Amino acid sequence: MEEKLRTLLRKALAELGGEGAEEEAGFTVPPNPEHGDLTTNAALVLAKKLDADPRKLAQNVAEELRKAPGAAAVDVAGPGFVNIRLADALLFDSLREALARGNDYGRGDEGRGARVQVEFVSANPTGPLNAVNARAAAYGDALARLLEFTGHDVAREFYVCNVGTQMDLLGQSVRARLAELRGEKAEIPDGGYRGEYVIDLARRLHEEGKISDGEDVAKLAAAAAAEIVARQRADLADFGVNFDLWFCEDSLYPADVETAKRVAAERGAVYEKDGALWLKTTAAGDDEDRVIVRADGRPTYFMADIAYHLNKYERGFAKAIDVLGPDHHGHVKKLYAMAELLGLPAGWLEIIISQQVNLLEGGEKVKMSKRAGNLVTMREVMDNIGVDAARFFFLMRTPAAHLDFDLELARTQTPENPVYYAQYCHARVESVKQEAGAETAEASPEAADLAALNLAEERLMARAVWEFPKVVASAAARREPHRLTAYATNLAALFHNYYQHHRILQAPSEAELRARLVLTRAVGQTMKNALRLLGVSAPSHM
RNA sequence: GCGCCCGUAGCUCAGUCGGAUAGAGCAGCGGCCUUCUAAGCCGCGGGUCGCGGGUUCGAAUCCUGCCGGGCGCGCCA
Repeated sequence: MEEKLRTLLRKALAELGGEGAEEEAGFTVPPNPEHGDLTTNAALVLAKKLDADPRKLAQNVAEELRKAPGAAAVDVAGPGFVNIRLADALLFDSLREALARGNDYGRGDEGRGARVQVEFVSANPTGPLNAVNARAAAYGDALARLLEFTGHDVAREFYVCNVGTQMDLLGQSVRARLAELRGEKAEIPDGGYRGEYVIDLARRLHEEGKISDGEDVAKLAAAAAAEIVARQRADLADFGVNFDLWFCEDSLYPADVETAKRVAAERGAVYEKDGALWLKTTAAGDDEDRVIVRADGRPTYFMADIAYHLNKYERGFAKAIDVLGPDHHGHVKKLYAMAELLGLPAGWLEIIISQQVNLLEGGEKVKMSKRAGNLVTMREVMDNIGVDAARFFFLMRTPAAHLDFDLELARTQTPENPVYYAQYCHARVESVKQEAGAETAEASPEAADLAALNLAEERLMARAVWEFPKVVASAAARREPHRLTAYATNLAALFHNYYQHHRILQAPSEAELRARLVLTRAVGQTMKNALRLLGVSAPSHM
């Protein structure tokens, strides 16, 4: 149907003399149903190019589009929009499709099996995950789910930075706590980790015989990091997020780092200055060149990053998406520059910053500090408001925006979380199905006469179900899962309204009853799919 | 100082890459449960889209200058 419309539009524009106008002008689903089911601003775009009257052009476009089968009405509106109202039957077909495809309804093949890697969270193995990590986890996982659902072959990866200064500090912190456990006086070093968890960690590692008092800092750090990573993995699993690979930075040494250094050198992207080796990132838009190997021969963190991305590329991913935390947005330029300098395909690397979370407690800002050890953990967030509510809450926002998270509000107003509104819709559908009995509920959608759906509310729901695949495709393409939370809320509103005003099972006729059941089940299925993409459960009872 | 992000209803946030009368949740006020789950529904009030210019048929959206908030700017990771 849409293909047909597109063809007609192209034809109309060509006849009107608008070369290439169809590139800018497509069909969108207008938010206001009064503006039809599909709309195009083609005439407005064309009017600009030709310096002509948009309403007049719109009339011509409309005339052409009226030839499309399935276009029940085509009108010119506003300054020159062409609004198309689709035949009801077309929308109702999507109800059958939703039931026929079930959990696959909305699935697309835009990715055509392309292998995509999504790297997210990637917290340092020096402590428990915090609220910012939780947001990144919810976002990265939902994005991965969206990409999978649109035909990509997705790998979720967590980069464990288990090399460098912070490992040393972790080791020293553990050693100090071990000394304290023996009753000795010990100092946590400057910049060390003072959180309670280090004490527990030291005690447990000691009791389990994994470390002994005399071991060196590096070994203490490694043992501690292993424990911390295991804990992070368990927390994430409880949050519904599972990674395909936990990639440890130390595994890049020495082979991958040497390879990266060689590749950079071969491409003439490095030079020596002050005894150090520099990458010419300014040649690719960065503000200054970056050191990759220090004068004493030790590679920098950035060097490891280069090796890591080259490693990703060599593993055959068609695209790598890095979801980075707010403290990394200073790295974006040099990472893009690095990708260009190493000759990685344009667009291969995509960086998304998952912004910070301002924690509030009853309106008061909570200062988080790893040193003080008073950070709000992901575990606390989960325990306070639950996994579904937390994930939905984080996914309601665009990743780029900072967001305020009031713990007290979250605790006291948990039932107000919009996630329950959407879940309740699904539960009500299940309730209706159950009440209708297996026989009626399983009545074949093919046999039902959906033309019996003659209420405006019913058409609106069918329209929403019909729109779902488009929403999925757009959310995936734009890397914006929050479009789905908005969609779910909207679909729930339509259903709740319908449910309240019309007794679904007390339909005036048998035909209407069957049609309503098909509609209701299709709404339930669509809601379930939307929630699943967000990583939120779809309960049958609430 | 430089860079990135953000200023939209009392609060938290959307706003489909420049479109139609700027939306939702929460909070406030007033209604609705002998009937498929009231975690719901209906109604009301609430906005100079931070401020000023500019671009054009048309700007919350693009450009520019301010104001305000956050973060980042090591041969740390």
